[in-house]
Amino acid sequence: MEELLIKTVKEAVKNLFDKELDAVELQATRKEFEGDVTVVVFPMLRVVKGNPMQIGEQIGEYLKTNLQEVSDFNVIKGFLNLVIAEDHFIERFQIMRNTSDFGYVQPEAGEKAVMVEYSSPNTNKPLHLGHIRNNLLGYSVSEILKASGKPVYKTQIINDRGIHICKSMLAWQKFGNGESPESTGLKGDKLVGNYYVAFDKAYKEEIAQLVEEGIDKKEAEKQAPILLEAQEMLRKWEAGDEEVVSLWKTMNQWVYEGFNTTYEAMGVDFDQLYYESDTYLLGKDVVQTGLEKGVFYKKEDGSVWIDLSDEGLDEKIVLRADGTAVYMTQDIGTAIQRVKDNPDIGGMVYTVGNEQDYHFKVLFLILSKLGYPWAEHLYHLSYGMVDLPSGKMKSREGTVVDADDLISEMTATAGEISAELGKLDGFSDAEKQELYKTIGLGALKYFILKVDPKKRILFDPKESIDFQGNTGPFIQYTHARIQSILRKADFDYSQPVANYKLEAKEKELIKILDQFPVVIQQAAENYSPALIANYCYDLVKEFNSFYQNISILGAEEADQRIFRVQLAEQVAKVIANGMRLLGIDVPERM
RNA sequence: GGUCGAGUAGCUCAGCUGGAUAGAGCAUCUGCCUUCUAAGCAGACGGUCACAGGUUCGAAUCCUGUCUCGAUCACCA
Repeated sequence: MEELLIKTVKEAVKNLFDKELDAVELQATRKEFEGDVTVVVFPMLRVVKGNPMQIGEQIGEYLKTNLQEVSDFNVIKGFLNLVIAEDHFIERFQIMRNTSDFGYVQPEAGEKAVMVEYSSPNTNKPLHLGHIRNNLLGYSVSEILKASGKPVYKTQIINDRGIHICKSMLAWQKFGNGESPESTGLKGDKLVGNYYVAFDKAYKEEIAQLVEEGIDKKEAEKQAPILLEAQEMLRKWEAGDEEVVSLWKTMNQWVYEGFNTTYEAMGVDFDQLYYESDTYLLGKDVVQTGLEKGVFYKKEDGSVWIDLSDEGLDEKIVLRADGTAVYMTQDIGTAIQRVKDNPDIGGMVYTVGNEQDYHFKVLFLILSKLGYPWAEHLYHLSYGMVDLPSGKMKSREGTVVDADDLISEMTATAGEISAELGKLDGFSDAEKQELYKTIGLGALKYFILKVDPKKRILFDPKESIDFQGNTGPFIQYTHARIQSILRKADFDYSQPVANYKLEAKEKELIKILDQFPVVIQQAAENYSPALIANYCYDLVKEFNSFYQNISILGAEEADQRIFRVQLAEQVAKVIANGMRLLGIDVPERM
């Protein structure tokens, strides 16, 4: 439709004024004016001299005569508002009704895949609200990319090695008395996290002790015996010390079991897992190749660097003087490994907080300089931190909003509200629990995903997440309402109605529904679930207005009843498919 | 100090590839459940779009500068 209008407007200008337009600006007509599509006349003034009102009138007249789709027009200032014939909307509606998973695009044969990395936690502490944002974003962007027509691999790199896990291990050895998830009934990640905190406590005490003995604070932080012990443990781990490795395996396993419970609760999943313990040595040979190619250079002490000052960045180390890998080395190696494992990969998305913006800028530049074709399609899905009113969340200081706790609180709140409203007659207890979880998670996920990823989120635990207004439950509720109508519609509404006269709100709904495919593509291009969330809200808001003002099952004419049920059904489908892209389920009743 | 990001109603956010009178939700206030689920609908109130210049027929949107907040600039990850 848009293309047709643009083409015909150009044609009009050509015929009327003998001028060529290279672009035509269209926009949806504002609600307060009559019309569906608006042609903005102002930009044409550069080519066509004259009064915008008159030019608008002339083009409008041309369109009305030459296009049956344009049934009328009006000009206000420099805006040419076109009224589109009703048949067009009816036709659009029939098309979407006959398209399964309307808006979703199937990948074409040979379409390059995208690998999306998200979550990638350290294995020394439980997941918190920051991880929730990461997981929801990564999962949702994966689903959006899939729906936009790209094959997607979901992955994460699990940071299972390093000083952090050694700290938990050491504290467990010292203070643990052989505790296990079984013996304590604690989730494995929680148990290990407790020892991370215990380490930090002991560490701080030792520092205080040393300072009291007259040692400089900085020095004390380096010399505290427990820290030296943890470092020694890391060396043993790298040397393959049997006892250390065995403990490492055990404690990591506890954490994985805990994580899996949380992932399941969040409803996220992965296609492939990478473990840092497998990949941390990768990349060294690439550095060697890069040296030969002249991408990197070696300093006197033997360390290897890349000079990015031409790009406005600094020099960056890619290999230590002692030949060991830094984070960057590893990331270079892992990226290459992933493409080796999945040759159909054409690009990657890294879901990592904005504190690592610089790191990824450098990483992508390096991979590009090394000449990998897929390096041109790397994207850092950078998101703002989730902060508390008191400031940053810090695991060591216990100022975190725990992921599991938050999910169960949301579920409980959903339960309280549902009980108050009392609409769940006939639900078993298990069904109720399932529904509470759906609603609670819906509220949480929507709350986080509706915000532009790059903005930081301030989360106040004292102010609970809303269940009214622009929220997940509101959207879920609308879906449930429609399902109720579909259950009650005891007539055949499968066939399209002919010669239907649209109500304004019906037309408006069709217009919004028709945007769904475009919105999916935009969300994919911008890696932004927020666009999907806002779209769903707009759709639902419009539907509720329709629902509240126009009777569906009680309509006078049979055709009206049929058409309106069909419309409601289509709205429900789009709600469900939109929310699915956010990882949010929609209930049949609530 | 350099770089990157953010700043829109009391609060939480849309709008940002320049277009009409800057939109929602929450909160506050008015109405609406004998009619399809009131987690809803209809309405009221609420704005120096951080500030100052500039480009343009037109700027919340683009450019420059300033301010505030956050991040980052380690042989840490």
